Amino acid sequence: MSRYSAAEIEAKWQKAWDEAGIFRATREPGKPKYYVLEMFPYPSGRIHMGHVRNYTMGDVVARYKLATGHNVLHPMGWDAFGMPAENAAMASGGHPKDWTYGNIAVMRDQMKPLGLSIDWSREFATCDPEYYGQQQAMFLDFMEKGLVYRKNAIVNWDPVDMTVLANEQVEDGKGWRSGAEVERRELTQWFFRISDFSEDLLTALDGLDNWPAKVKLMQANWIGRSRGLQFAFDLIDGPGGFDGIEVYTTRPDTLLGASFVGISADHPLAKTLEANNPDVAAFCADCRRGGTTEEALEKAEKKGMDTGLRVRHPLDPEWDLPVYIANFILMDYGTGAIFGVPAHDQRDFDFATRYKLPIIPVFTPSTGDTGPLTEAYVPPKTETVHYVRAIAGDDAQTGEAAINAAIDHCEGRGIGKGVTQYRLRDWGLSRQRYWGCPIPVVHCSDCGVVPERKENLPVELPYDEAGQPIDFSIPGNPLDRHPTWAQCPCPACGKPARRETDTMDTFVDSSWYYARFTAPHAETPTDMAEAEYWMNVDQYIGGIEHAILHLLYSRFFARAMIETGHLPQKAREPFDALFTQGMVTHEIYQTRDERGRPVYHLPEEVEGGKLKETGEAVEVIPSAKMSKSKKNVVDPVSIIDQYGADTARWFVLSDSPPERDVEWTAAGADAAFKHLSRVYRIASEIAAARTAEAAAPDADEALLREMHKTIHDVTGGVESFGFNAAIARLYAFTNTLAKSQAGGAAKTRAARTLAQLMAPMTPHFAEELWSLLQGEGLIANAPWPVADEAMLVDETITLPVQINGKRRGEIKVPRDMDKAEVEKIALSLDAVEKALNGAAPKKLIVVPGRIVNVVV
RNA sequence: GCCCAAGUGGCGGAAUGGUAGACGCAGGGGAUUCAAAAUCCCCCGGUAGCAAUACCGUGCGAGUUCGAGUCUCGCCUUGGGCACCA
Repeated sequence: MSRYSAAEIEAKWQKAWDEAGIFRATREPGKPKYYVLEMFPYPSGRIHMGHVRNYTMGDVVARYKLATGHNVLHPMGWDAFGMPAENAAMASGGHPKDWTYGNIAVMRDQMKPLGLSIDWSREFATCDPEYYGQQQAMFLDFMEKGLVYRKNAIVNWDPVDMTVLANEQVEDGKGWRSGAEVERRELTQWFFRISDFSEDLLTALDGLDNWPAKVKLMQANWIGRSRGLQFAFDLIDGPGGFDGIEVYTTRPDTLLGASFVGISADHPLAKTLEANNPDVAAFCADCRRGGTTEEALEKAEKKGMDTGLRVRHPLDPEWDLPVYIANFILMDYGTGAIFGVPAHDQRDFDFATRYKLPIIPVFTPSTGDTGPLTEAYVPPKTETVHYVRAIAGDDAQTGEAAINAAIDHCEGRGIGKGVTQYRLRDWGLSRQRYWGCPIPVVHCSDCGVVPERKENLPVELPYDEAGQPIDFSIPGNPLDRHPTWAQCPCPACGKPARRETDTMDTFVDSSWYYARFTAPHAETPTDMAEAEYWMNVDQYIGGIEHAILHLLYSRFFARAMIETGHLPQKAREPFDALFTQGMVTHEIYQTRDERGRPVYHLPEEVEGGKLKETGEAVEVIPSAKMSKSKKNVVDPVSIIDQYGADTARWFVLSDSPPERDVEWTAAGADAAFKHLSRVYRIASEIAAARTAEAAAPDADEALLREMHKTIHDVTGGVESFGFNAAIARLYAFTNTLAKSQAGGAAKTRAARTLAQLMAPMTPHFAEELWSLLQGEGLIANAPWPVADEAMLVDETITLPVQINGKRRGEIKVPRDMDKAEVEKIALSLDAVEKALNGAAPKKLIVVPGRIVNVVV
């Protein structure tokens, strides 16, 4: 009997699938379709275990759906634009294009041995001109529909490298290469009008029944709908052109607790003051230092500067308030101006304490507890509090009620109006970088901003400059400094003009690739007939880190594509079901050098807690996301060499629930391999002894009952992403099969079923068993086994008996015995009689088929 | 700082509000073997006990319930996201 040899088996069956062309997706009207998509990878150069996990999960779904009679679309492509390619070119020369396509070739070669059921004929990379040219065509359509516009926005500016920095290139407020203090600068940039869809993107979340609740919640919070009051404070002796400051507040009920007005350093009023006052200018410049992330702004020390200006309180003309420029107010939110209520906002409290401003309570706890405030009092809006300075409404009311009353009151007195606001900002898509999709517009001195003509698309990225490959070691945007690329005739008047040199955010590329996969080589962005058939994505799988941006942008794009005629109405929510999988983690092995700094070691360099080479003991740091810098990485390629793809697939599915992180361990991988070997051995024995004598009939019956239960549980597990539980069930069934005294026919049937249930997870292995057991055709084409309902229920069941909620015994009863009968048997148990001691039970609970509880 | 999630044996984890710890790993004992590898069998949350068994036990503290790992509230710890990383 031969042993399980993954290398032989896997190559053989991949070839067989290829030749049979079973993963090639073609439209078959009438057959139910199923579109399964995993988030496509960035071509970093090597696949990692996270990819193995992600694509294996998708493959399980795809193969299961194939077996249940669906026409499956399971494509793969590359999210190929982005900064790493440019960084690589800067660091070690070469060209982003060569780097990227080289990486794609390597990764494709590494991915294919995994045996994924992918239709490779649909593969594309977002950096293919064929793809980004269609993206440009769509951009022009979006422009025509008014879905795109230009405005000023703030970027991270490195004053030494003279370049715009990405957030990740800002470390502690300094540029990653130059180390210079980063400044915030304004540039004119392109925006998608995603905020026009705020309400729709929010309310449509309710219909996404097969999305994780937490993703929907995160998106809802991100969109951030709020109801509030917008009104103006009158300025007393303001500079020319300014007679008021428009503010937005979600807490108008606290207006009588206002003690200052704050404006952003980028507020028009601040800019006017700055022009005439060097101190203000210095303070504003200070506010503009540091990164642009929300986190950086929130964590920065809260600072303000008194402008000397005063505003009048709208409810009391005698009352005036100071106006501060403050570094924590964002021009992008609301109106770029706020009023501060120190008694009921911690940030305002800190600010008021620092600048010795009054702290005026508006409400106090309804418990009457009114000591002096040492911190802001911020109860939930749903809590009833006692208003001591109410604008409107009762003295005792909830914040919610008070807010509504305050809005009504102010509107009635002509002070501003109630408005619904969204936190969601428009999507800035301009990037001052080379390796992205060029924005297809032209700047003409006569005509202004003019869209490029569609027949001139794609606007391709230049490969050379002045006959030489582009030099990426020079700071700045290569498109901007290119001697000829930007020169072009104006599409409107024909005079010499200049191309836009900004490229698109890579999130644009990934916002519609799912639609392109339905017709990857169409000469328009999509082919409506194909999109109509294949959309929507039935199951989308990817990392939780994309919960907000990528998924929100994709939802916006689907809507915009419908408006521009590139997708059918039904694709408004493009992903019917979403699954977010966890990461693959590994322990970190660390020693220290002579100066006490950590030195990391690869897992293969360590054995038994010691370095193989020197015997030095390593410190083991608990599992963390695999990362090159910590060296806690396991290379899928070497795992496949060692054990085969099926072992790797089996392990990443078996060890943890898919939505959680899985820790890669050598012992676990070893165990997975041993298990496959064991199943192979068991199946071989069964195949060799097929004519064995018939066994006792109840042994056959018991095995087949167990088989049907396993079919039921595994099917349920696969459908609900309970892969680890499904695999546990398969382990248990393997144990049953190994010990079974059933006859050859029953065992063969059970073993074939086992192979089928394993097929989505370990497809090559399952094909081999199938052929060993003389199954018909390819297991990949075999219909999924169906559990016989009658075999799932046992005639006799065991009921636990509790006394006061604690298990004290059990009884065996027929499945459908009636309640009274069960009660009688339960009460006659020794333990129960002893506990009752002659008395009647206080209460007797019988949950049919589940439990008996006696309360004494 | 803000938003979100997760915490169960030595470890990964299982458990429609109904027998906590399925299944796997590690560990211990045994069989087989000249020996080893491989394989097979048994044990395996803690405390007490020869045992039957009893008590404790799902991050911590309260609560709802006949019954809570599961529901509610408050805390602690860890992880993810925060708009130019993908």
